[in-house]
Amino acid sequence: MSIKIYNTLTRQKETFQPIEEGKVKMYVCGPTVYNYIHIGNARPAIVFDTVRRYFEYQGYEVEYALNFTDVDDKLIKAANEMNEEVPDIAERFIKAYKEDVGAFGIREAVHHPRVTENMDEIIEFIQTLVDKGHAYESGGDVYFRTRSFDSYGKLSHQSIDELRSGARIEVGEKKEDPIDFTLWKSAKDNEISWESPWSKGRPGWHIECSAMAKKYLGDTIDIHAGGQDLTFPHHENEIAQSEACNDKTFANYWMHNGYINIENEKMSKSLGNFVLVNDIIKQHDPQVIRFFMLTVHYRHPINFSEALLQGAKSSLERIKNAHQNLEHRKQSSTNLNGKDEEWLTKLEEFKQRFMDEMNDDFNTANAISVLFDITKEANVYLQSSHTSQEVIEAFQKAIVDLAGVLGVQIEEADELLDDEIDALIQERIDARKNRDFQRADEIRDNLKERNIILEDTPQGTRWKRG
RNA sequence: GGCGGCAUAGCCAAGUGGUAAGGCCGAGGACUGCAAAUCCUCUACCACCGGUUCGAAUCCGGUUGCCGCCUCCA
Repeated sequence: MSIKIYNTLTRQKETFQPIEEGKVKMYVCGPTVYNYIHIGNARPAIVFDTVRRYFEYQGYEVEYALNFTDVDDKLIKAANEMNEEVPDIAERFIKAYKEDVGAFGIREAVHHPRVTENMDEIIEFIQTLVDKGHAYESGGDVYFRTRSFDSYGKLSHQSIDELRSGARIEVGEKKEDPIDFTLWKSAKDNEISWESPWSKGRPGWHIECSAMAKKYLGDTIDIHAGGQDLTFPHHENEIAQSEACNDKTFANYWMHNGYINIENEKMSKSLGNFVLVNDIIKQHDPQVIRFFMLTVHYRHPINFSEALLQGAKSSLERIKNAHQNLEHRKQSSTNLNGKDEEWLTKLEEFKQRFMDEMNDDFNTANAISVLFDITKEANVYLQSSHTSQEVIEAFQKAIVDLAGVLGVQIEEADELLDDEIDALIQERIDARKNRDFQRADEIRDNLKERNIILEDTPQGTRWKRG
């Protein structure tokens, strides 16, 4: 059984072959930390965290790197506007990033390299390119000589000449060719800067990832990932730099996630429809948002709207309900009997289907549909008069484990009920026995206002949080 | 202009040659004191026009519409 990945480089699904047996070296382009992240930034974070989790579920060790770009033009601009220092802003938004992303259950990367902490490696990288004739210094800046890299354009499937017509030279740039791009940028007055052989300055936008991927993961990595928009120019340029520098394939598989629209419109500043993660998680359970993101294939565009989120919430609740239904039935369950074996076999088949779907380029939408099938079967099982503890627990484990592969948490921390609430529930049970339904309903309504939902079942009354 | 993507039920969304997964919403039924949860039942001329094929949502050609990248961007 193998995992197939759609590789942007070849434009087809390929069977994943790790460089090193049992290991995945994965680099994901992280945020430029000059602001709070928006929901569009959250998609690659969620998607590739899920990819990582699945590889681990399949027994791989994943060396996952996600960088923080903590110095660049946008940060300098933000620093000027906020009248703060670049490092302070970077620090603040790295912290904010980790908090936002943590709410979605995204795990910390193995490496979180920052540009400013890898300046020596970046400068060394550029120097190698200069030495090899792939880059040149010009008035304190250093540019990559794009034409010196033969296969430039192989990722975005464009020829240099086609790209060149769209390229342009900014005022003050001293390029040999419009398609050349910046590796090192000399600082203007008072800008944050580092010493280098060419000038006091800072790295260009693309070089950091090449240098840091090399340092932390090696010359050739298994998977390089990011948002679709990074394909060109960012990843194209990374390939050029890295392969020109190392004379080796930079990454074997390139993965790109699709965009997010807001209420059917592109998220943009001019439309004023930017959705910040920090805001949205105050209105919606982050787990619902994560689940929602995974109901669509990662390469497809996804629309983000209030109604869709509500739908996702209901969907996820169905799975959670099943888990609770199972939990509630545990105590009245007995030992395994003959027919139960069939259910256990069925569960194994579901797990296999789940894996088959994930193996097919991480088809989380279909994997989730398997989760619903398990949910359905669990509820059907609970209809039978006799249930076994073993089967119930197997159902629960399947639901929790597979949802867990998607990073979705099904079990919620159970808080103990207050004595007072406990007493009310007991009072209602007594009232119902006495057929005092008015009082019973009163108690139920009362508890509902406190977000405690009561459900009467053949096995007795149970409750859950709303 | 170059490169690419998408068009499937009221909504969301899989499916890439054998006569349409799943979810949400809605309707009816069962269960319940009533609810809730759950179960059962019901809802698709797969954008359009040609072609290939025994057979196409799926392949090929064309048409229409929407979108992305080519400039900072997840």
